[in-house]
Amino acid sequence: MPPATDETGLPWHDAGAPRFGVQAPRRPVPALHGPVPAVARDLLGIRLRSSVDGEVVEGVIVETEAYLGADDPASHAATRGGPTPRNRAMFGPPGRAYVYRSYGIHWCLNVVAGPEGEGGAVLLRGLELVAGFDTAARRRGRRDHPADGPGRLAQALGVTDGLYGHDLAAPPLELLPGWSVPDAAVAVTPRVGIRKAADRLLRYHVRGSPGVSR
DNA sequence: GGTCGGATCATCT
DNA sequence: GATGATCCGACCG
Repeated sequence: MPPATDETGLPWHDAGAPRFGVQAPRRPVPALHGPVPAVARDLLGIRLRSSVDGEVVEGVIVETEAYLGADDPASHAATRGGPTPRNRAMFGPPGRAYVYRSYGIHWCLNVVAGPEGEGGAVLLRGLELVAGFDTAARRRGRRDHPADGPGRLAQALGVTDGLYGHDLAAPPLELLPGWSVPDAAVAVTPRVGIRKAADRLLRYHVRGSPGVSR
C-alpha cells in the first residue's frame, strides 16, 4: 500500500514533522471564521508553506497571537474603529494574508480570521521549520533563529507586502494540514510587545518548541 | 547569562 | 511630529 499523500503531492512522511508532534495525528486546516482566539489556538500544529520566488520553505506553526478586531485596542483594526488603507484586508474574508511593516524594518504576517467584517486576525509569531532551511538561512543572513518571531518568520518565508490580501489556500503561500497539539502542550500567555490590553491572554505557543520566540 | 539603544518608515494625530 | 504586534549588535557582568 503506497504512503498517503497530501495536496503537495509529497508522501506525508516526507512532508516534514515538527519535533513536538511526530506521533500526533494529522489534522486538516481548521475553519478560520470562528472566534479568533479559537482560531489562533487551532492554527498551532498547522503547516505553512511558502514557494515565493520558486523556493520552498515550510514550517509548522508553533506560536500565534489573536487580535480580535475593531473593538480590541491592541489590534490594527481598531484604528479609527474600522477599515483604513492599511488594515482593509483585516475586514475582508478570513483566510487571507494581512501583511504590515513593523518598526519600519520588518514585515509581519497575519491570517485574517473570525467573521468577515469584524477585523479579526491571527499574527503568526513562530514556526518550526521542516523544509527549506538553507533558503531561510540565506534570506535571514544567519543560520540561528530562523523563524522564531514574527519578523524573522516573514523574512524566512520571503513574505512582503506583495502578498497583502493573498488567499492562504493557494501558492505561493498556503496553509496546509498539520498535526494536532494536545492542550497540555499549549501555553496561553499575554501578547508580546503591546501596550494596550496587555493583560489579555491571547498568545498561544507550543511549550518547548524551538520555533517559539522568547 | 542579561540588558540596552539604534535602525527605519508607514501610518496616524 | 510621534508612534510602534521587532530585531540585532554591543556591552556588562
